[in-house]
Amino acid sequence: MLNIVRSVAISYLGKVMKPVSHPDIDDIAAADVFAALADPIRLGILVALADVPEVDKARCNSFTEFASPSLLSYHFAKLREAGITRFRVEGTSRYLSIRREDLDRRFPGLLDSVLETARRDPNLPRLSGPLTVC
Amino acid sequence: MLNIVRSVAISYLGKVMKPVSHPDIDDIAAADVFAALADPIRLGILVALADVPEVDKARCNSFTEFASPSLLSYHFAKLREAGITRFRVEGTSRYLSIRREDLDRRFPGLLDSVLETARRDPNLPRLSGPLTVC
DNA sequence: ACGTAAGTTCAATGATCATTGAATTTCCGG
DNA sequence: CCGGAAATTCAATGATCATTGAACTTACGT
Repeated sequence: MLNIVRSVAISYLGKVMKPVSHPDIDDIAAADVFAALADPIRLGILVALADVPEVDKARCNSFTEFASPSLLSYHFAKLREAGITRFRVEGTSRYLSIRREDLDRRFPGLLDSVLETARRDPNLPRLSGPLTVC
Repeated sequence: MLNIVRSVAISYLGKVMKPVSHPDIDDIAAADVFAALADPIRLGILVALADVPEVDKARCNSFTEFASPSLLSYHFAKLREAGITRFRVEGTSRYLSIRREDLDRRFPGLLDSVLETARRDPNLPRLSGPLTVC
């Protein structure tokens, strides 16, 4: 019942804006960023994301080859809470992207060398095909 | 008894070379490096090490303000096992240094941006004075 | 040979982590 | 309104982690 009311209210606004909280990049400690990067699956996600030309267009669904939906959700949250990725909710889909500008300002040069480093690692999971954007 | 024999044998060689094993840098996965960096104490050690002009001259003892000897030993091992630092044993002292050349070859640009990132972090522990070299 | 300083090792602790599967929420299309 | 698709949440698991303090090793100086 309450759900119906809320659903109507949100629909009335025309756009669904689920409150997915993103931390202020200045509140992130260096150690927390490295902790978020200390996992092969998350590094694989990051590399795949970096290779998407269009920003904010990668659906979560694209990474099912890496892990189960439930586990992916866990890793997505880790990346988001470390200030590394951004989330956008649209309908039942979620789109994610790298917070490039924020990261470059707070940790200059880090993202690029991390990506370079990760790309060289043969042990990381990789998508079999190009990431379907849409 | 056996200890006496071994002690004599090593002393006879003139130099003490305790077998502190260092991993081949090519065996290190990217995620393992980031895991080693995901701790404020270890980042503090790394930054302090980077500021020492002479290589291989920083005594373990220098970091007692960061943690207890026992805990320091634990963190030193983490850094060493991730291929980030090098150890040299001389008498009862241990000297440590950053494996700069190795890291720069295997993970180009990473160390510098990590140091830059870590230096900006106000939450990291810092040595009260300059690191006594000798 | 003795005492001490420098570090390590070990066992124990509580905390956090990665993973799984089942249940749940949320939304879209018919 | 109903069924399915997308993704999250929750509880439970075993593993690893950071921290502590006590015991131990090793070497130096006297």
